[in-house]
Amino acid sequence: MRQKSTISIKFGEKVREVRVSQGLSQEHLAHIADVHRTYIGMIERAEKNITLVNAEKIAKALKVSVAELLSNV
Amino acid sequence: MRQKSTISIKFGEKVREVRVSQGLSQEHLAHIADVHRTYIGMIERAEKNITLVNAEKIAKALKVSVAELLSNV
DNA sequence: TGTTGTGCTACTTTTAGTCGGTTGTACTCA
DNA sequence: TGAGTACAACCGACTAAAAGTAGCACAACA
Repeated sequence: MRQKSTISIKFGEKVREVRVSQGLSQEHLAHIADVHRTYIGMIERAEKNITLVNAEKIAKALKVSVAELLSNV
Repeated sequence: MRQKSTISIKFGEKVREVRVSQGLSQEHLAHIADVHRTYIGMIERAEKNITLVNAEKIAKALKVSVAELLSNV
């Protein structure tokens, strides 16, 4: 990813918002979603253009839908 | 991608549904979305786990939102 | 002073995504 | 009947990028 895309930024912001609102650390969320610790940070900072499958993993761990995490895009 | 994921199947189905309803061929949609000809077919057949950025490209070409393409998941 | 949470960089492995071509089907028209 | 056209599935082979991991820095705080 050479450049941050709008959709990744929006997605990352939303993930952080929901995560924090649920009192979860990045590390804890990573554990629930079964992805690596630093990966969550990268997503929140929009450093990764993630795939649908991983977006769904995060969404499920946060108990929301992927559509919801993209709703404000 | 070793195995088709539910989210990819749902997304692919929705893309095909919207594309056909607009009377577009895969090739035409590919051109509008600026992706490769064979790629649209792969997405519709859920053979690829696409990224957010490309999901957005397709959505824009179909004049719908990404959330909409995932709404029934 | 040790623990927790996060940022950041660097790296390897895996997969997304591109490309050019072929094949099969269905439809149309001479 | 058969040539011509349009669409989509499928095929390797390739390049670019994401997935996934590890290590260190730093700040806040008990």
